[in-house]
Amino acid sequence: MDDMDRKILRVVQNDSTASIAEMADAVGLSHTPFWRRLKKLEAEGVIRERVAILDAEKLGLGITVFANVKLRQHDEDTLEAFEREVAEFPEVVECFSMSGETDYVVRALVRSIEEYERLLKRKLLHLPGVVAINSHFALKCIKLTTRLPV
Amino acid sequence: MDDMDRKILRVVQNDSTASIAEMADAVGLSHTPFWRRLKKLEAEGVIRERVAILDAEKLGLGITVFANVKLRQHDEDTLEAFEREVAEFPEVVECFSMSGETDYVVRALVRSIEEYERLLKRKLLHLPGVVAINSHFALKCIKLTTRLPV
DNA sequence: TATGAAACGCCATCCCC
DNA sequence: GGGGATGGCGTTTCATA
Repeated sequence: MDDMDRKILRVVQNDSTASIAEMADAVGLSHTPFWRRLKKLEAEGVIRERVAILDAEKLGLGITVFANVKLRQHDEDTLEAFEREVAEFPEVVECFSMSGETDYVVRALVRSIEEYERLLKRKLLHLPGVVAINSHFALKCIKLTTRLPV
Repeated sequence: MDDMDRKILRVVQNDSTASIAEMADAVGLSHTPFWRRLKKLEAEGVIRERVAILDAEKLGLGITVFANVKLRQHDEDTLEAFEREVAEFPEVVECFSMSGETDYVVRALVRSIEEYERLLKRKLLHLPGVVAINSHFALKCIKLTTRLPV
């Protein structure tokens, strides 16, 4: 993982539609060594996947909600069950266990407030161990990127 | 935007390395009409971009922080300046303006707690209008996906 | 107007230097 | 790390209903 590898990562995380030849001379390498390094980074798992990023707004998913989840009990089994189940909701795009007051932060994408109410009341609140959920609605997305600072 | 388009979107947001032919018969279409629909979805901006997703851990970016930001004043100029500047930090991968107590939620990726301290004290706290920042560290990533529920 | 088939040209991939 | 060859695929055009 030298400077050239980092250069390559910056290029591919910006746009993976470009051809090998284009990306190669963007980083100042001929196509073969560039390709070899790329494959190595993929094999090592530094490059996890290549995906298309969709526009949530254009798909009608206009509402972003942050849900702060508190659990009643913190035994291994409850945590494991909660984590497994919360990850399965397609509306949940992000979930972290946290230090501090709230046990989990969940970011969910829904079409409307009513849809969130259903998600919350019928699903999230029934997840293993959940005692309380504090929901906050996003007013506006300032930044949301998949680009990591390499 | 019919069911077939949604099928296509599900496929490309899962893995954009597959060939047109593979994806086409994954959705039950021959490659030409698949290709045309794909181009249309790109032109409409429903498909925003195609990128490589990197592994933050493997790049040493092991610390995820959620920073809840409160502003002193909420005039147009202050908001606009804050939003423009916060988006420029490469460590900030996510920022939403919020309803409720906190004005902005920021998710940042750093290599260490010390690095976060520097980011917080030297940069975030000096952003336009900021009066207080409440930081919470993620203990574990349960889910983090770019796949939208289509 | 939407689909299927075929041809062309480029690019990812592999071999060797 | 670089250059060359090749097989396959994306792209385009034509044909079809």
